[in-house]
Amino acid sequence: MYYTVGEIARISGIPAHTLRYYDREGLLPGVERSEGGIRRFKEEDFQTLFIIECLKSSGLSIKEIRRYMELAEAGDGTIAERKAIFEERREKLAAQIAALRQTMDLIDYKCWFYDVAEAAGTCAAPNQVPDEALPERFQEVRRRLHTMHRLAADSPADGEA
Amino acid sequence: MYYTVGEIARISGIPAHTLRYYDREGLLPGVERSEGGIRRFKEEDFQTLFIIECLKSSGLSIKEIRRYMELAEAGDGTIAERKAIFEERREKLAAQIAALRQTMDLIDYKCWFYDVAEAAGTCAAPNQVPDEALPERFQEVRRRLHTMHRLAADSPADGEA
DNA sequence: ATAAAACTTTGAGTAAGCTCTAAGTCAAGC
DNA sequence: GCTTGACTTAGAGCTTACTCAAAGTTTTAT
Repeated sequence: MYYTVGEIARISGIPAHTLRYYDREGLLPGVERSEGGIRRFKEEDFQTLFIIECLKSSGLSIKEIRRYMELAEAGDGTIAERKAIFEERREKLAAQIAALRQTMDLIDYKCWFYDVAEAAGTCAAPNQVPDEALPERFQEVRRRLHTMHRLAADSPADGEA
Repeated sequence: MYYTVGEIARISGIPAHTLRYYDREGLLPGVERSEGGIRRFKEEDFQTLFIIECLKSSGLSIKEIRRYMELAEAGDGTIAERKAIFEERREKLAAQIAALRQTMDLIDYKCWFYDVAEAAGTCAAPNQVPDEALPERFQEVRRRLHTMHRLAADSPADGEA
């Protein structure tokens, strides 16, 4: 059972243009052609696309994904190198998730900030809430909001934007 | 106490070129100028930059961040709209983190996959491990690896890449 | 007063990852 | 056999977020 590029596009949700681009860039090494030159995708290409999406969202570039595909094509002699790629991805991704969690803390704080501001009709209100009245998570955010200029100089005090 | 663009760059780690670019794009509304035209940054600009970084990593574009800064400049009348921005960011970011966690599951599976493959000298080895012998998390990944072509057609069976 | 360092601007260039156009070919249905 | 829709290619174009260059101005230090 073979699929054309359009069928794969419909099923996977990846635009046909993009699939051809991936093919051109060497991300889909196993794709055959009909006599007339039409691409013939196979079942396993769905898994390949799945892996591509995964590597992409873990931060690998198209060029680096091609490298991985070349290694996979080359067979069992490249297992160690492929393993290393995923282990590096694991670390990078863990760091990325941790960073996004910190971003989330600030976003949560700002949601709280505007909740209080909205209720009071002014952004001065949340700033007047003392640190002790905040959950630890938000205290930490306030500290981070002041960290950068602590690095710069020891200014006395100021409000919060 | 004022800072020049170079000082801010040194302290914040954001290149001076980029700071000027942000200014040009309207991301730093409060920055004054000396008589000679030199930018004079203030303490509070560190917090602004911190918010910019946060919004950026939550997926907001430069243009959308400018919109937020304009609202902040406009004062207390825009609290509801600013709140809405952060609430949307919260949802988007939660979705993004959840997606990265799924990516992480696949990466973990692949690390395990290549561990087993490396020990056996062949990629056939991990594929022979039955689902029941895997932790639930990896069973789930294997299911996902097969989902896309289930959508496509009900093919009988095949190996795993 | 003057040299050097750091600042200013406009506008062009870069990189990644698509995304589209044009001109043409293939294949399935009637 | 012909129409129609989907496929092919090369190559140009797009978007985002910088990043840099060139030419000139301001500030700081001596």
